[in-house]
Amino acid sequence: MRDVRIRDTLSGEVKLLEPGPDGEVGIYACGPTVYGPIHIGNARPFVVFSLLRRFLAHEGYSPTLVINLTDINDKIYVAAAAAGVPSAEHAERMIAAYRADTDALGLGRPDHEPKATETIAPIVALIADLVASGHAYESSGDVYFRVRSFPAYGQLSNRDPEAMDQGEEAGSADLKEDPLDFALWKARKEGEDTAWPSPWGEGRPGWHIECSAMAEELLGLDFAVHGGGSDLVFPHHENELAQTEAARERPLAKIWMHNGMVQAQRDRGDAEKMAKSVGNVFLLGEAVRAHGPEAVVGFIVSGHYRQPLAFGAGALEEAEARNQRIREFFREGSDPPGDPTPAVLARREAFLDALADDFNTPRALAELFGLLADARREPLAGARAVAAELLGLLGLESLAEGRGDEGSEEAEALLAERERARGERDFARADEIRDRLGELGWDVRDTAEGARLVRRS
RNA sequence: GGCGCCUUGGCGGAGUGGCUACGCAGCGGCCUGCAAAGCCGUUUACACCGGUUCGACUCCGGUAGGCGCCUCCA
Repeated sequence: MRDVRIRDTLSGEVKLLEPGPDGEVGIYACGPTVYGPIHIGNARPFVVFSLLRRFLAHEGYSPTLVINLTDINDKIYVAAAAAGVPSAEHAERMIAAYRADTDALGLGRPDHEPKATETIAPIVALIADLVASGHAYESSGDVYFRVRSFPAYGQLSNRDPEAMDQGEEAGSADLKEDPLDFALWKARKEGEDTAWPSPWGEGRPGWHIECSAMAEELLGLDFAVHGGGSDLVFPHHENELAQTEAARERPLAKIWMHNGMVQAQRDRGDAEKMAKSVGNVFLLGEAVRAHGPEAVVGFIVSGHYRQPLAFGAGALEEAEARNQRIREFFREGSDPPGDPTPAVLARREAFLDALADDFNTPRALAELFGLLADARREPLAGARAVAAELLGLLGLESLAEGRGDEGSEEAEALLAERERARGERDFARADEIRDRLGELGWDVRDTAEGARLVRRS
């Protein structure tokens, strides 16, 4: 179990990840609001935190990954109305789509995927505690968090409350004591088809409180890592932190870990965040269908999680090309018998150290390619076994499995015919057959051991 | 306007006070009947201007450009 360090947004420092008594590491990452299908940008935290969990398990920790689903939200009401279905039904449809899209990545499911709609009781209880302790107040059926009652407000996003723009949510200005205050509970409004009872009347939870409640329900307080996209630092995580600490007088999480945005890139130096509101999205489901899950995962691990990642024309093709090089390694040759050589073990260590050092997947990937290059120059015991192990930590284990190169009867017959032609030095005929195989989806490789069919990627 | 981040070779993308990142693409060579795969080599990379230093792409200051958040947002 090596020490793992992660950059903490709150302190601005790279901090040692501190596991609980039995190596427990609670990780809570904010998932999507389920009003539409998710895009590549939304997939990034899913991939990053899923892989972080894998790595921690590999190192002997006992990680628990929670990725929530926000299924109560204004946008869901709007989208449901547009689709002409009840909002609960629309949310369920989008949850199904999200599960299908992320399942296709082949990274497994998080340990828990709580929904706001299934956490109402803890949410109401948490709000009640905040009201009782004076950190929140009721106003015409709404409940607001009293930001001024929490002096540390602004610490996560490094903002001075006094200097905030204090943008107003339409209609709530009159109900708040202070423009900074934000809603914990919203009274039911005209046209909203979901509502729950509460001490303040029928209504629904605000956005931020659900995460405070779900995280505490599943991971307790002061758990190891709370994460999500960097666009959530403010106000979402700032507010979560304030609510929980105000109510419990204990930290919510030890480390706040934020991934950078995927940027839609038109030209070099001309990029912007991929977002539905900008209309520059590339849907995850589309990407997986067109390029395969390995291309998407490979694209995401090609950059450090904290940096913006440029999604330009050809990004997925490049990831595929990179993956292809890895597949080739497993397709050709085999490891000599014996324990892994020192060179192989050194690459393995460097790979794992890179992940332990603020989860540096591109550095790890570079070590993996180094291992492959070493082993191609001269066969090294353990190279393939270790490479396969490391690929698993990047979510790319399928690259080690090869993909069926057994040709059909027709293809094998053509290959044999080509071999006869070559034997007779009838190369025109041989090349003709090779072209025919190409049309059938096969590449031909003439190796020292004879001609072989290889499935075209 | 406020806060934070960034600017690396054709492209993506790590990293370091002095030593090859890595990958993709291109080019040359080896191998091959020709290819493919692989190997070898390759295009004097670190926005600009100052400063610190024996030495800076790496530290400090400034300039220019870009990104994120400040409103729903992964």
